[in-house]
Amino acid sequence: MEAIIQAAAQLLTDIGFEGLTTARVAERAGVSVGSLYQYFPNKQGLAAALVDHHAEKFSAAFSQTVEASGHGTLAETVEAMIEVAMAAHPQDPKLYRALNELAPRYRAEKVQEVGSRIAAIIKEQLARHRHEIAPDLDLGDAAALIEILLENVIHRAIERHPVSVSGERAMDQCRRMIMAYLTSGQRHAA
Amino acid sequence: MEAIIQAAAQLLTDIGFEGLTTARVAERAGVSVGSLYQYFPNKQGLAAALVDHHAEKFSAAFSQTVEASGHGTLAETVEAMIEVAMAAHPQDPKLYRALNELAPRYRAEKVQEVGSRIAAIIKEQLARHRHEIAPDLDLGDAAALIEILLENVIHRAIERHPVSVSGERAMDQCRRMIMAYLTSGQRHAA
Amino acid sequence: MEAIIQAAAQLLTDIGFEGLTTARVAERAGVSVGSLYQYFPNKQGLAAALVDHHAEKFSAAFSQTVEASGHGTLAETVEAMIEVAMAAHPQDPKLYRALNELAPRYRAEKVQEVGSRIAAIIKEQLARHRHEIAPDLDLGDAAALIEILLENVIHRAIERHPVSVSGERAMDQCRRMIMAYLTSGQRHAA
Amino acid sequence: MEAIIQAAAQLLTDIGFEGLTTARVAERAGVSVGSLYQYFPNKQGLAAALVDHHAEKFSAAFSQTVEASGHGTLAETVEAMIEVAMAAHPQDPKLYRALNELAPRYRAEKVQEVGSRIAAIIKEQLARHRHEIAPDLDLGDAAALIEILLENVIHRAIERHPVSVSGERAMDQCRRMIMAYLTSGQRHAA
DNA sequence: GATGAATGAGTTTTCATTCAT
DNA sequence: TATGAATGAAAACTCATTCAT
Repeated sequence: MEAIIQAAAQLLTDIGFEGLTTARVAERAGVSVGSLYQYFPNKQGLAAALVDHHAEKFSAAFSQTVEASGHGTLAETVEAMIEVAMAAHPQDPKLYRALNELAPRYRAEKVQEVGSRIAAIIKEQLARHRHEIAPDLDLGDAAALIEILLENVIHRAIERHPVSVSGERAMDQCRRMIMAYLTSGQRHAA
Repeated sequence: MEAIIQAAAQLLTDIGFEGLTTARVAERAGVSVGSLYQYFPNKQGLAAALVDHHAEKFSAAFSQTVEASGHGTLAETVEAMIEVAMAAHPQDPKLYRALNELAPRYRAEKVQEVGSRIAAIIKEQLARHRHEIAPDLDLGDAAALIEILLENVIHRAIERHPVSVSGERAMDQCRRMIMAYLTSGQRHAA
Repeated sequence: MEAIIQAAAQLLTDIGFEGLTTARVAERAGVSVGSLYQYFPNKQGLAAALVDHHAEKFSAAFSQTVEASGHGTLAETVEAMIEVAMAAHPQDPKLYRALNELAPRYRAEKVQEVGSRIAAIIKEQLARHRHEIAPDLDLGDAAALIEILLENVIHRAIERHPVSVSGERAMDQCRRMIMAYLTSGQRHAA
Repeated sequence: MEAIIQAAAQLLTDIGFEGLTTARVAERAGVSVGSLYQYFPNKQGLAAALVDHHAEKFSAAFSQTVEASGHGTLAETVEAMIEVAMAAHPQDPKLYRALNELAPRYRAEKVQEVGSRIAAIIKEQLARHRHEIAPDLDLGDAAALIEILLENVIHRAIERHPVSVSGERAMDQCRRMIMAYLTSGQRHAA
């Protein structure tokens, strides 16, 4: 039931993972607990479905937008990736936080899978600009690093962590770091 | 009681946070539940103490080693920071994961505080090499970004996430990214 | 659940309030603890329901009988009130005692409310015989005093307190006191 | 230890019987729990001592004052008894309430004993005025009834029960009832 | 004697899950 | 298929009491 997942997400936003009980989810969804168990094998299953739902949502948004906007220069592509990554995350910090609590616990593989997907998309984009990128740079490594950076700069921003460069500046710095990394030669190796 | 924290860490490693009950911690520590509650106000308090313990351990290791090794070039300093960050994390993935589950839930402020501390240390080191760094780069922003990158590249490595550049290569890339970022000029701005 | 209240009353009679645990009540009622908590918010709620149950029972018995038998002389009416007050109390001293322990703790308002109700009924009866009562006597004051006297003479009788006039004599004296009070003039004022 | 009983009484006043733990009593008394158990066999013993302490205090105050002031008329004697009964009760409603919770639970016999003592004193006083009292009245019965009335009118007043005649009026009515009872002949018998 | 850390049985309460209707 | 009352294992936490120092 779609409604059940919606209800779970709402409750996650409203009261967090602590108070998320099957009874409350069912009530909010307007069905009985019994019905909930008709659609999900157990609470873990519900949590997994919820994580999957949002992971897919993010993944789809990211891939669509990045692929759609993929015609400009390398700089423009990087810019686009940063923007869509920001936009595609749940903007409500409470929901974001709760999902981050759920995800590694109930759906570690999914998290990895989506991470891989995002990295693959980034790699594809980088490949389209191979000539602008330092030739000795492995695109897989680069994509991985960029994915990590993107995800976690955004994480900090959403959590309003004091150690973060906020808003616009954060994105500027992020872009700068990525561009410098992609275009610099080997000269800095130890 | 030191023994209780040790027991809690052990259980965290062995069975994860799910099964962490006050009774089990007390049993493992060889004391009674009552004694546990004599030293910690409640379960949260125990979790917080556990998080603090490891956070302090990491923070101390990082600051000591970085400050001790602070005499070389910028590249050497960055190298040192990467190495110590890697070395100072709990190497057991299970314990690492469990602490990462506990930390934001029971000790969000501590997490932020330690993050700030690490960033401050990084900034100090960067300041010592101001002349080697692009003059238009804000050192605070740079330190924040480096801290995020370091923490999460290591996170991925410990979690054996497929989207990560493992071991040596990861560190190479990380260093490359940081060095490129620090030494490149503005030319890449959009 | 009616059965749960019955079980609680039984346990109160058998083992007193000290050993009254939710688990035991549930067991005695033949249901699970979970069911108990489906019907009562917590232990206090159960205690309150129990007190209310008996308070209402007493209140109803008193008001019905007194109002039904309200046709005789003042002396007969007083007689009736004494008799019904005696008859309507829980006759098992253990239950009576336990309820008296519970009532002020968990349902002070209810106790007062029922007291007020009884007093109001008494006042009504007195009003019906206004001409037989000393004209300078405030009927509200008189009803209050009579209610206190009735309740506590019965209390002593049930508790088998040595300072009490037992059984028939107690009632005789009680009636005598009430009648003397109601019909005497002011002459005794200090 | 006198200090322990004082501490228990204070805690009873401050936080009620619910939160009265041996540890808190010991702390408030400035001794260790161990010492508490040196002077009292267990918690019940402490409670019993506390009840006894206050019961004796009341009993002594009542008997002394009544016996001291026993020279006037019957009306004056009754007046004196009412006054001293009021004055000798713990005036803090919280302490009064808490003691009333403790007394029947831990010291039923003491309660009865003190009741008997008070009744005996009253009877003695009545005997001194035998000629003013209806000759067919049993002085034991009369003392018992008066004791009940006194105790519970005061009880209501302290509890601020709505069914009570407050302050001065309460005492006036009480006196009137007692005097009417003592001096009226049999004529009111049913 | 005095101390107070240690004990652990016992309480209340929650909540995922089942199953008769 | 949907319901939701019933279940009961499990958890957190308390506190009277002991006893080694």
